[in-house]
Parts: sequence; structure tokens; C-alpha cells
Amino acid sequence: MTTFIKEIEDFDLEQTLECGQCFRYMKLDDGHYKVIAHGKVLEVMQKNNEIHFHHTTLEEYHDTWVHYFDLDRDYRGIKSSFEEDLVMKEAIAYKPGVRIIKQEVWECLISFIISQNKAIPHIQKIIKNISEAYGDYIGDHDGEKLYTFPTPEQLREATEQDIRDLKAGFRAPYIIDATRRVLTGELDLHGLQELTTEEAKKELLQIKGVGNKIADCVLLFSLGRHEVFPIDIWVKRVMEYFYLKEDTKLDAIQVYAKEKFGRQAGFAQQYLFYYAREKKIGK
DNA sequence: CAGCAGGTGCAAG
DNA sequence: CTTGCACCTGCT
Repeated sequence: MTTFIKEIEDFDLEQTLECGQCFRYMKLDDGHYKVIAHGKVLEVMQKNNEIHFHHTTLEEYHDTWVHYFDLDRDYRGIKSSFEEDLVMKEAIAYKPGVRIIKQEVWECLISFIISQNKAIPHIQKIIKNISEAYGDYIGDHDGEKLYTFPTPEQLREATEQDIRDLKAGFRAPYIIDATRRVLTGELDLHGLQELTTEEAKKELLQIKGVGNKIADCVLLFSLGRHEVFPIDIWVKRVMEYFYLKEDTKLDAIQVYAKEKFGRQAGFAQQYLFYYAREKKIGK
């Protein structure tokens, strides 16, 4: 175990972790981050274009973190493909170091089920509550015990009331439904990788509490379907404000975005989302 | 205290 | 098929 240093362009650790796509990270006083993913706690920091992965190995870096942070992809090329669009150019210039994290499918699904009608700190709190109650202990931070996000098997005995008590509120039955579907084999999480985007989305939409937006988030943030364009309230606002100039139905925004951004739409979504949320565009 | 937040299900038109 | 509203919870 040692520190592994990677030099990289077009990547900003803070922007990538805090752009709203993932929830299990902590910023430390010294600017380091702790990230919980893949059953591990990663301590990581950025110094200019160097990323320092602490207490890890070259092997773990290659097996886990390079994929998690999407470090093999050419973001320079992706960004330049958008830059003739002046809105995109502005959004990219604002947070040029965002990358799309590749999360574990199960955790991503439950995280975005929880996200509905909630702000990020609340989402993080509920995920933490569920992890502490059902996940595995994986270490300490500042006197606090850290836990993995529980597997469907670990959630097997949880009742709706149990989950409700962890502050999940009306989302509790949705989480129970997702767990049940995975445990019975009705939903094959691993199998989603093999399906087309359209087929995988259809599977995800079977789950109670999963609609268009959450299904798209799972497709983009855990299944690597970079052509999907999740539309939440901020993306709706930013699209209406800069492009459509009037109140527009989600379906129509979807069509417009697909037309405009093509198979890279997911990346465009993330730059636009972050820009809109930070600048409170259209609010 | 009422209103609202990174949506969705459900009942009514 | 489209629209409007309730929904846990916690913060303003």
C-alpha cells in the first residue's frame, strides 16, 4: 500500500465528485477527499494535474479507480465537439474538469430513487443511514465508522418501516420493491449490461418509484450509456432558458437534446446541469 | 408556520 | 393521453 500518482488533463477531482452525480464522498480539511465505492474507502487528492491516490496499489488503481473516475476517456475531444455551441462552451468553461463517474449499478439505482424531491445533503444522509444499518464496516474516519452500501441480500430482512425509519420517507416502498425484484431475479442487475439502452431502460422502469429521470441517471452514471440525457428540474430550466425560450414538455426537451447533442448527450447534460444548478439558471 | 426541494404514482378530466 | 396533486423529511 502506497500512494499512486496519476497525471491527467481535463479532470478536476472536486468538480467530478461534487457535481451531483454521486453521493458517498467527504471533503477533509486539508482538501483531500474520502470516497466510498466498490467496497473500499479511497483517500485521494489533486495537486494541479496530479491525482494522488493514497493507501492503494497500482493494481487497485487499474482495477477500480481508473474506471470509477473514467480516466481513460478523451474528454478534450468530447468537450471540443460541443464548443461551437456557445451555451455549451460557457458551461464547459465554468467547470471544465467534470467527468462522468461510473458507479455500481445497485447503489446508483437506490441512490437516485432516494434523490427524488430531495436536496443533496438529505440524499447523502439517507444513504449513510442505510449503509450504517445494513452495510459492512470498512474503516473509520475522524472517529466515525464507515460502511459500504448494502447489497440486496443485506437488505433482505429490511421492512418498509425499517427503511422509513432511516428517513427515506415515501421512498421506502420503492427501495423494498427494487430489493425484492433483484432477490427474486425479476430484475437482473448484471444482465442490464448486456441489453440495449432501450431494453435496459424498460427493465428499470418496472421498478416502483423509477420513472424516466431516475432510469436515465442509472443508465448514464452506472451503465455507461453516455447517449442518455436525464432531465431534472435544473436541466429543464437551463434548456428552456437558453434554447427553447418557453415552457416545454419533458418529451420535447428530450427530442431536442438528442437532436442537438447526439450520442454524447450525457456529457452535455452533466456540464449543463452543474452550470445551471450553481448559477441558478431559470429560477 | 407555510412553502419548497435534483420525481413519481395515481386518480380524475 | 394529459394534467394536477400528494408524498416523507428537514430546512428556510
